[in-house]
Amino acid sequence: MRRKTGSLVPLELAICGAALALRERGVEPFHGYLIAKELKHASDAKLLTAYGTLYRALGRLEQMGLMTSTWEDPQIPADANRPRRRLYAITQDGQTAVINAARETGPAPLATPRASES
Amino acid sequence: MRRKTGSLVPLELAICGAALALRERGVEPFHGYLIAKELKHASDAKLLTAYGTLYRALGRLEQMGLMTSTWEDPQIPADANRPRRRLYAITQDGQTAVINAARETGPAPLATPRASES
DNA sequence: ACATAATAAGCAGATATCTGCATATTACGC
DNA sequence: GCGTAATATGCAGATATCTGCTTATTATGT
Repeated sequence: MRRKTGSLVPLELAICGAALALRERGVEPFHGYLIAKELKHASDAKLLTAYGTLYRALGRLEQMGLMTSTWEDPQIPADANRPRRRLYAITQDGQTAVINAARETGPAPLATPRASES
Repeated sequence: MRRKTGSLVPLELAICGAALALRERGVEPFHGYLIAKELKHASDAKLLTAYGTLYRALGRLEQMGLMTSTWEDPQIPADANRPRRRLYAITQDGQTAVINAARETGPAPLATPRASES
């Protein structure tokens, strides 16, 4: 849907938000499926209807340098008896992007800005 | 559906048949999903509507000693970028069971009996 | 203001395996 | 011959990720 250059679409923003939320709960790195569950619990539920959309968004975020991903050691899913996961982590640029987006979209009243020397 | 002790239900029989067919084409060992595709191509299509049923049948066959299974090396699915497979092979007992079942169910006109010293 | 070009989102299905719960089917004893 | 107990089957969904194709939405140029 033709993004405004340099900006993030709502889903991408929601993913980054969920990533940050998960990290605060000590969950890092995280995998796509987990993000999906996170988005369902959050009010962002409407943002995710199909998994394909989510994974493509994750791919974009990685390509933009806002996320990094690595595949977990194949032995782990083998032992845990489940499909392998691709593990994502938000980068510094990713965090900055979320903050910038929040500032432009609208003021987040309860936010605790860390870089507020403007 | 309460099996006649010592006999095989149609699906189990079809699985063993498919296993034998695959082996003749040099495909051994094979995995459950492949058996499913094989059954779809064969006229046994009606025997398989749900995957759960297939995997449970494979589990029974293994428990009966008619099949053996091993998980493939986790590195392989990781490289091939797909879920890991459980690899099955039909045992000697399995082959015998198919032959016996064929004899009891009805004569297979085109069969080439290997142990025909009766 | 409006058409167009770009692209995100949705839908569907592939790849593999497994589980719980409800239903259908059958063998066997009486 | 018939009821019951045993169990195979079906249905639905979990676990993870990905791709092709269509549709919707938006930013931008005119």
